[in-house]
Amino acid sequence: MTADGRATIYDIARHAKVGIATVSRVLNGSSRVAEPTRLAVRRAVEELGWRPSRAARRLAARGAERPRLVALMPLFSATFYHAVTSPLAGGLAAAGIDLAIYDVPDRETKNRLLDRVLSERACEMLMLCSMRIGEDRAEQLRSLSLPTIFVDYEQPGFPSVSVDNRAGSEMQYRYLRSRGCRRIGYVGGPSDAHAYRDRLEGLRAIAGDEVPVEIAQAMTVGEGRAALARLLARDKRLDGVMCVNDIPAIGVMEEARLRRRRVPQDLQVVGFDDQPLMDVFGLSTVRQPLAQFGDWALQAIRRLAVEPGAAIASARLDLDIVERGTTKPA
Amino acid sequence: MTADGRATIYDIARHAKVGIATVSRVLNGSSRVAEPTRLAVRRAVEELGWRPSRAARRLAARGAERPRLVALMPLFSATFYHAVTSPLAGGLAAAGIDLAIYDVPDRETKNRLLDRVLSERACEMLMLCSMRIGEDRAEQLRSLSLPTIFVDYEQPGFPSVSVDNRAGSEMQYRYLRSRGCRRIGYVGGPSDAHAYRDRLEGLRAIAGDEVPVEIAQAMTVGEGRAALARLLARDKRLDGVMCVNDIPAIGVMEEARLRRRRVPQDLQVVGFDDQPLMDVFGLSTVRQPLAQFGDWALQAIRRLAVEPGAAIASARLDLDIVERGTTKPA
DNA sequence: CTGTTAGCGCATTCAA
DNA sequence: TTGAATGCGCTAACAG
Repeated sequence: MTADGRATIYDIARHAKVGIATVSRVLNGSSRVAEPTRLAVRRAVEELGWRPSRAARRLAARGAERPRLVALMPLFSATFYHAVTSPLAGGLAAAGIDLAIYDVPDRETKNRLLDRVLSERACEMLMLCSMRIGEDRAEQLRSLSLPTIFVDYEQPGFPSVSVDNRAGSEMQYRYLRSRGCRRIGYVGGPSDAHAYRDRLEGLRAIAGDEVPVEIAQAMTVGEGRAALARLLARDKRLDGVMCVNDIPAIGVMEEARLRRRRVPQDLQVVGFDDQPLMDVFGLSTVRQPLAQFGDWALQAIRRLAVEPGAAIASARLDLDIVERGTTKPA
Repeated sequence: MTADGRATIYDIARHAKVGIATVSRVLNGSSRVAEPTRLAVRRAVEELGWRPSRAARRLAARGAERPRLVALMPLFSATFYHAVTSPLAGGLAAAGIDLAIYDVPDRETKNRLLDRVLSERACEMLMLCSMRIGEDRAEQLRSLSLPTIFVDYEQPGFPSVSVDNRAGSEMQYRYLRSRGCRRIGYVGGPSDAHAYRDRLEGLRAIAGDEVPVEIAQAMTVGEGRAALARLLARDKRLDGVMCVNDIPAIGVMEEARLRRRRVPQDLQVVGFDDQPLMDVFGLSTVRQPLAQFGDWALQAIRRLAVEPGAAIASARLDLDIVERGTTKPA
């Protein structure tokens, strides 16, 4: 019996009235076991609900272990996830590094997973996407000397790759202004996402309260449509909309079409991210260099795998405007 | 020294002229270590390039282990991956089951990963998406009694959830015929994807060689455009196109527009999958119930976690046509 | 503050 | 075909 009451191989052996070696044999599919014995063992396993310990098996097996990177990321955005992961996965495999991905839907899960990963020493390197951590957690990581990198968001004291989301909003705003917009509205996102909050702050910094803001609670086309409806209710003469994300921007375009407002003649629209298919929609948007996130992470991880204490320089990648059909030409 | 030449904690201790407990202390960030001693240990760790064994640490730490599901899937399709994973991740977390996802870009990687996962006994359950295995591998899984489920594709002898891809092509074909198409072309995908091959076979089964086929080497808009160009070169009077995937179908629509062929009046188009945003494009398509893949997998895994030997019934989910604007009304 | 010692739960000889 | 004994590499008392 283990400390927490789970059965061990000794319990099984005793229960089945055999030696532990025999239990091990049936477990591993060795042929040199008499059928009645095998059955007795199987029954004991069933009855005691035994699951062999992975750690003990590996240790006893004397096998080599590959270094492992654990990545924590919110999988809510398929595009983001995919763009970052795909350059990473291949490169890590080639470098002999294991990648395990865990979904982090909310902060509670984040802390639960981190607690487990750290207490289990489940990995040699850690990658945290679209999230940050508190000072005590940071201290914990340092004292365990677990190399950790942050992707998509800055974390003081740790290497990170990110973009300046506030600057992104500024770019959207200035761009619309330069194309003649005088009454601009903003479609924001839930403020529990750091990036969305920063984008809103960037807008406030440049435009103050002059720009009406409507929040899309989810990044869906429908929310975008509803948001435009609300913006128009507040200002019928709206001539430009900037969105925190491309998807609601598509909704804005749809709603505009239904209301017979021509894009870009009557209403100009700018998205954020440049997700797949946005070129087909002809959406002008702020491009986020997601693939470069993955590339940077790959380099950082490969470096850390060789030299765990290496000082990795954080990177701040550039955003840029992609001009397409939802805004007027210069 | 381990059998394969890696350093152990004893090597570090000897090298740093301390006891192994001290090495363990600096490793785990315990404060009760004199600074010079700590430095000596750190230096020894550096010099010998030591990485402590995860297995040994976990075993010695006496911590409980949560059952783990390892999922192997090709991450090339963000949508597919996301649709299947998101219902799964939350449910598994709630059930106290760990989920680790590994990318499988090709068959070689698949076998390498499987070899490792099996030899390391890295998990209690296995989920294989969009792939199948040979008879020897199946035998290996059985002899290790590792519960394994297949998602997106059938594997004889194992529980699986899948759709009838051949029937999906039939649905596309019959649907276009019922809407008046008489000269139908097909945009297929790379045949190393089982699902794509099945879809092509389904077409052959119902239409024989009557339908011209052009292959899109990648599921991109550009490939779809090129495919339509080739189809039209073969038959100028083409009046319907069925696609193996929604994305090239978007390309087909684009190319048609550039060539002044009205959709659906001159040319009707049907996609496959019903990916996100396809409703915005108004693409008629065959809907694949991806979320149900995830739901089924979740139920199966929860069952297997309790009862590893449980007989899970395979599921064959229904496809259906989503009628939108790229085909004529009934 | 540090070293010695005793397990962790299993796979694997080696005898029987 | 089976069982007893040994050790995997580490953590955590327990002494010193």
